[in-house]
Amino acid sequence: MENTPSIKPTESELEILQILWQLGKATVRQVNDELSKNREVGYTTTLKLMQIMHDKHILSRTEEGRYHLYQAEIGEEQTQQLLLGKFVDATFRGSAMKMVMQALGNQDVSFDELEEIKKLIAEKEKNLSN
Amino acid sequence: MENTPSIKPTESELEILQILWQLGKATVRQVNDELSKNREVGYTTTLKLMQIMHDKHILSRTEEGRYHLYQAEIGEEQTQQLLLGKFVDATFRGSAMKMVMQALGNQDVSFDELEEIKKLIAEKEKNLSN
DNA sequence: TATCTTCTACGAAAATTTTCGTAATAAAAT
DNA sequence: ATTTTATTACGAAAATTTTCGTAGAAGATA
Repeated sequence: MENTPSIKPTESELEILQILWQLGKATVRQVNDELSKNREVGYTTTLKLMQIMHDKHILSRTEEGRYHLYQAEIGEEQTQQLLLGKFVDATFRGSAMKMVMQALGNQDVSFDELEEIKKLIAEKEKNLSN
Repeated sequence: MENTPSIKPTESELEILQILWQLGKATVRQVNDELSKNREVGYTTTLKLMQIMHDKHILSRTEEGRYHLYQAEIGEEQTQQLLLGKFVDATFRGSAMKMVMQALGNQDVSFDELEEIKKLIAEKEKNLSN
C-alpha cells in the first residue's frame, strides 16, 4: 500500500524516486548508476540522500545480505498529484486550465494522445452533465 | 519586448514575478503588501530579493522620485513555458500527455474550460493532418 | 531646525539542500 | 591469512536560498 506524501520531495529526492518507481527495489549502487547516466554524482552522495529519505520515511529498506534494498514508500501518482497542485498554484496562479492549454499548445503531444485526451474530456463532460 | 528566462527563478522569485506580472510596475512596498496577504514576510526580505532579481536582470527598475519602480524583465508565458518543461521532465519523466491527463482527471476544470480545450485540440489535429 | 517616517544598500546570519571525505565493517579474491 | 574491494554510517563542508538587522539618505511633520 503506497503512502501519500506529506511534504514535497526535493529535486534530488525526486530524481531518486523516479528511478525507484521504475525499478521497484534497488540498491544504492543501482540508483547511483542510473543517476550517473545523466550527470556526474558521487556514490556517497547518492547513499547519503537515500539515507536521509529513509529517515524521512520516503523510502523503506530491507537488508539483503550485506547491502540494502531500497523501495519508494510514497506512490508515484500521489506524489505527482501533490507536485502538480503546487506547481499549478505557483506557476499558473492555480489555473490548471491555463497550464493544460500551454502544455497542449507547446509541449510534444501526438495525434493518438490527443485522441485519448478527447476521450477523457468526453467522459468528464458526461459526468458533469449529470 | 519581454525576454525569455535563461535559468529557473527560485520559488520566492516566482512569487514576486507573479505579483509584478499582475501589477505591471510596482514598488517594493506594494509587492511586500501583496506577499503579506499570504504569509508573513519582512520588508527588507522582499527588498533584498528584488535587488537580487535586479542584479540577475530578472527585474528592471526606474527611479521614480525617491523610490524605485520595478518591472518583470522576463515574460510570464515564456517563464511558464520554461518551468512547465522542466516540471514535466522532473515529475512526469517528460510525458506532457501523462501530466495533462492527471490534470484533467484531478484538478478543477469547468465545463466551459473543457470546451475550450476541445477547440484547441481540434485546431491541433487539423494542423497535424496537413 | 529637529524629529519622525520611509526608503535603499548591504552584509551577514539562518535555513535548506547537496556533496563528499573518512572510518568501520564484511565479503571476496589472492 | 592477507589484501583488495564494496558497502554502510556519519559528520561536516559547500552551495544555494531565504531572512533580517543595521546604517545612511531623503522627505514629511512638528
